[in-house]
Amino acid sequence: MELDERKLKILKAIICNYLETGEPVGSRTISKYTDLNLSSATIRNEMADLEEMGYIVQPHTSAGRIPSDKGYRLYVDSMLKEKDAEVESMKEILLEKADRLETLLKQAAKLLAANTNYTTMITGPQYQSRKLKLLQLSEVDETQLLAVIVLEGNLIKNKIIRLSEPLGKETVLKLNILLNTCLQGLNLAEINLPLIQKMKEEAREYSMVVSDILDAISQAVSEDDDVEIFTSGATNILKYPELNDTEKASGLLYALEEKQQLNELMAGLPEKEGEQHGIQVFIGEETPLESMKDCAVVTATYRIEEGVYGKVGIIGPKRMDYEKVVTSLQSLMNQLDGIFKKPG
Amino acid sequence: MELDERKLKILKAIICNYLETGEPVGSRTISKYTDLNLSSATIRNEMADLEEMGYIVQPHTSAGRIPSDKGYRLYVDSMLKEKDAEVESMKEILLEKADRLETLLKQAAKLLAANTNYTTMITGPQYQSRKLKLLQLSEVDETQLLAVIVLEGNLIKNKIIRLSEPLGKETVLKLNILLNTCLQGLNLAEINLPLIQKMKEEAREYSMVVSDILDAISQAVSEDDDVEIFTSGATNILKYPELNDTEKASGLLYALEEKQQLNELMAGLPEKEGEQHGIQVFIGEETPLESMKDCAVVTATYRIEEGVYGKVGIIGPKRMDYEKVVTSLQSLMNQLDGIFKKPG
DNA sequence: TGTTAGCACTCGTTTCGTAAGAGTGCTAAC
DNA sequence: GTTAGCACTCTTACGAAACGAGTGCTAACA
Repeated sequence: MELDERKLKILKAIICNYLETGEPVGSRTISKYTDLNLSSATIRNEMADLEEMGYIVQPHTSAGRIPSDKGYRLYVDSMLKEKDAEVESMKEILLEKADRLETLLKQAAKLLAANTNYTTMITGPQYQSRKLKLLQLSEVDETQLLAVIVLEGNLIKNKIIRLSEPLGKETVLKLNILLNTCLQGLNLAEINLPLIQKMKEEAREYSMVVSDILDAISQAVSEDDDVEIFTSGATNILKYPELNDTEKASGLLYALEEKQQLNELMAGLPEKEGEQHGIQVFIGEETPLESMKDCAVVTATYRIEEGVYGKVGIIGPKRMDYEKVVTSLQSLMNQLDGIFKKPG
Repeated sequence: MELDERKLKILKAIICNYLETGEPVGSRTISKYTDLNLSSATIRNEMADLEEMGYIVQPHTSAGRIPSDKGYRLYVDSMLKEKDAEVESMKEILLEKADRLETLLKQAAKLLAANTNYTTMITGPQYQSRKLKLLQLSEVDETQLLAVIVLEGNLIKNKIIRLSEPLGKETVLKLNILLNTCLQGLNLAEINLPLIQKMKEEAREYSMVVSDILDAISQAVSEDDDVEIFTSGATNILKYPELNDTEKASGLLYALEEKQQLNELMAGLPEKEGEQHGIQVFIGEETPLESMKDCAVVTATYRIEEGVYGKVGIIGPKRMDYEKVVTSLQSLMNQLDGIFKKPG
């Protein structure tokens, strides 16, 4: 059977209506709702076809139809095609007070959640390929050394290193110079064994400390990778009756609180190149997480530069307002791109 | 009417039973449950008295009784008296990886939530009276200065300061020395106008920068005060049927997510001196937050030193296991106290 | 006088059957 | 190919009845 013009129109009408109401939609509704001027009986026939083709399903006999995952998919795909250019900008609250990446990301998540009424999540950029911009050691007291690590994009990490014996101001100064001359401009992958050897040699009796410091750096740079994810609007999911059921909501909220799963989800996404910030839509079973199998997830990628990127995701009911979500995401992506490119 | 021995025993039996089951408890249950060897009829008479006195209520005629807020209060008070000494230590996972306060607090909240099966929240210590331990300026690039501020208790803050013109290594070094000699060991309140004037004079042509830096310090130290609160186990509240209702849960979860209200709640608590880490229990309407009026909240205070303290709170159903909660809290408090006293 | 057995009564909960309503599928007519 | 009509299905709402848990009261008992 073929999906002709009319069937498509009816399908879209069904989906649109369902997006609004959340109720199964019947033939009579469509008969009036569209400008096709067809009777409900005709619609019924077409609907039977659409069901056979798998685009819609009946929750039970004698209920209206609701879109299947396949139906949503078709709708989303056709919509994404249309949504190429038209992107109006979100309010520019983002730039205010955004000198810490963390704050920026939190604000972005919040803004997006407030804007869409869904749940949002956003990950910090992947660090692996960030370059070291500055390394600063300071003696806090006799037994503690503070390492401040500044990465490209003004990402600041702190790490306390415990000393077995005091170093003295001069040594700290020397180490600072040594470390900065050797490491500045490199990313984690570029700090290799030969380099480390060379540094240890130069540090002489302090080679142990150098080891400790390098450990601290790699820890500081990578340790938080599994918690650098911010969510907002978690309670929004309770607004949608189809998700507002203890079991489902509980699982989802738990996932949102724990973040571990989210991270795997986000990490698992490919860095999709592309026109539209790699916007991807997962519907129902397509979703990588069990707890989201009654939801839809829309993700996008923002990028800072080659190989440095982060993800933004929106979680909502399957009947989410895809159009709005995509537009909002694109707008946010553009802004983030802009911000990251500005101050560097 | 007087609350004699027997009435008290019956009341406690009612509360204990209700804590376990969450169901209204009837006279027959008590008659068997206790070792009083009284018939259900006698119990009924006593229960009628207890109800008249306001310690228990009937959700509806011909249902068992449940404790009123007043009943819980009595129970909690009498329990707190008993719980003076016996505190066994919680697992000492806390010390691991705890070189950042944030991590420590998050872990504490998590641990406590996992331990009690309730929702927990914990605030960072109040900063106002923390002393400056170290101040470190570094030039990130020509237009940006990084200020790292280390406060007592190894609390590290970063702040980027934008420069109108480059300073040069030497100047930065000078400023570093100036700032540290002037400010080290002081707390925010002690940085007063005369001192600032003196510093500006010494800094000569860079007095503007000094201003900016001082601003940055006071910002960095105080800005996050309203978000430094960590929660864990939010979804635990869904485990208790009496809270598992969309309206109630939604309000609570929202409060937990937004944190603003929590902060006000925690901030509003007096710094209660005392034996038991100032453990306070709020039951039902006593709770300062509307969204928690069907809950009980137990809070405690940990202290770092005179005037520097933070709060921990546990939120659960009114029928929470107060005994366990109090014990867990005390144990955690002891640990936190210990940790803060150790490394200084 | 305090305790207890017994009983009528209340009220929430469960169960069941019925009725209403929405929507379908099929058939026959246009 | 389209439509009107109708029988059928299935969910939901509603109410009555049965049930059960628990109470309050009274009268009897130690």
